[in-house]
Amino acid sequence: MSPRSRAAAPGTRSRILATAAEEFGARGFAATTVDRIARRARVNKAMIYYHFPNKRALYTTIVRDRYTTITDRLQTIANEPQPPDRKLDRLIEMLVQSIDEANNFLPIFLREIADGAVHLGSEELALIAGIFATVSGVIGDGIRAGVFRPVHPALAHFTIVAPLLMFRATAPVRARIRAVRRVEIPEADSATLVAHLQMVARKVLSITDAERAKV
Amino acid sequence: MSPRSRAAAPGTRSRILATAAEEFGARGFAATTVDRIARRARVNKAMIYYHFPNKRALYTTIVRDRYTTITDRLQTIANEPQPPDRKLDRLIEMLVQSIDEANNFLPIFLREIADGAVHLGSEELALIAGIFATVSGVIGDGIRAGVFRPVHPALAHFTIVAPLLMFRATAPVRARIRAVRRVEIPEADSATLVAHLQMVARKVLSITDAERAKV
DNA sequence: CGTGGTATTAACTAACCGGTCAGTTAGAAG
DNA sequence: CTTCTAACTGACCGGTTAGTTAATACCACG
Repeated sequence: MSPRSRAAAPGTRSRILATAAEEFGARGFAATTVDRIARRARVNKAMIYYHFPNKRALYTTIVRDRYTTITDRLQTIANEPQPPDRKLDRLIEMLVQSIDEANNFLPIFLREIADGAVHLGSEELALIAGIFATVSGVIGDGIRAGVFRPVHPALAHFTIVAPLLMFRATAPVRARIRAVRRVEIPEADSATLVAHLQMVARKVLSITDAERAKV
Repeated sequence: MSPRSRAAAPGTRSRILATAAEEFGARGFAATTVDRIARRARVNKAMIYYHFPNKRALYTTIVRDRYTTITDRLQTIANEPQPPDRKLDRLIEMLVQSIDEANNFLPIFLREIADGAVHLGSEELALIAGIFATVSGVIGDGIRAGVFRPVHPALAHFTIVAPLLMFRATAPVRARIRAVRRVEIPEADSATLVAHLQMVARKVLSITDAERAKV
C-alpha cells in the first residue's frame, strides 16, 4: 500500500479522485472526459489509467467512498440506545450535515437514480439498499413499538428523505431561475431545513390524541 | 404549415420526437447519440437535422412539450373556485397521474436538476418556475386565508412534490436492488401514493385543535 | 553501484459522434 | 409537361474520447 520506491508525488491518486469527484458531480458520467480530469488534476492521462483500470472504476470508487461514509454514520445512530422518534431527529440532522459537507454527492446520486443505476455494481447497490433499510428500519421500529402511526414504510422514508435531497439539489436551478425571472423562492439554511424536516416527521408519524383515545 | 409537395411520410417528425424522448429519458443528453435515435426511428440521420437545427434543440423541444402539458393542467386546477386544501388534493392527484402517463419525464427532469439546468434556456426555466409558483402559490393562499399553518412555503412545496418525484423515479433502482439483495421494499400503486401524499399535506399544513385554541 | 519495482510521460490508435453536403425523389402548381 | 420545392438519402469530415504502448525518471535496498 505505502509507496516503497520513487517517493510518490504527495497524493497523486487522491488528487485524481478529488478532481474526478468534482467533474462527475458537475457533468455526470458520460459528459465527463478523462482528459479533462487529467488536465485539471495536473496529471498525465496515462497516470489515471495507472491508478485505475478504467473510467468506470474511477467513478465507482468515488461513489463507494461517499456511500460508505454515510452508511457508517447512519448505522452508528441507528444502534444508539434511544427511542425511534429521537433517532429519527438525529438521522435527519446527520443527513443534512453529510450532504452539506460533500456537494458532489447529490448530483451523482440523482443521475444514478435517473439512469436506473446502470453504472453501479451489486456492491454499490447494496450500500444504497443499506441506507434505505436503516432509515425505514427506524420508522418500522417506531410503528411496531406503538410510538409511530402505522404508515406505509417506504413512502414514509421518501417523505422525509426526498424533500431534503431535492431541496438541496435544486439550489443551482433555483439560482438560475432567480436570475431570469422575478419569482420569489425563499431559501433555507441548514438549521431551518433540519427543523422543518423534523417537524414533518413528527406531524406525519406521531399519534394524535384522537387516535390514542381509540385504543 | 401543411405540406404542399411530396406527401410527408406520416409522422416522421413525431416519430423522431417520440424515439428521442425515450433515448434522452433512458440515457441522458450526453449519452444519447443522434445516430441511435435515427436508427431506432428508422430515419436517416440527416433527416433529424432537417427537422431540428441540432441535438440540443431536439432535446429542448421535448422538454418544453412535457413542461407545458403539466403547466396547463396545474393552472387549470389553481384557477378553480375551491378552497386551498381541496386544490392541493387535486394538484397531488394530477401530478401523480401526469408522471405516470409519461415515464420519460422524470429521469430527464432529475438529470436537469443534477446538471444545474445547463441544457435549458430561459424559456424552459420559466416553465419550471411556473410549476413551482403555482403549487407554492396554493399553499401560500391557504396560509394567508388562515386554513394552513404558517410553514416555510418553499420547504412545504418540496415536502409534497419531492417524495412523489423520488418515489416514482427510484422504481427502477428499487427493482435492481431487489434482484441482488433480499431487502424488503414495499411498492405502492397510484392510489396509495396519492392517498399518502394527501395525508402528509393534511398533517403538515392543517391547523390542530391546540393551535386553534390559542387564537 | 546496479538492479528491480514504482511512478510518470509523450505519443499514438481505433472508434465514435455531431454535423454537413451534394444530390435525389415525388407530389403539387401552373 | 415543366417547374418548383418539401422531404429524404448516403457518404463524408473534423474533432473528440477512452484506452494503450514503449520508454524513462526515480528511489530503496542489496
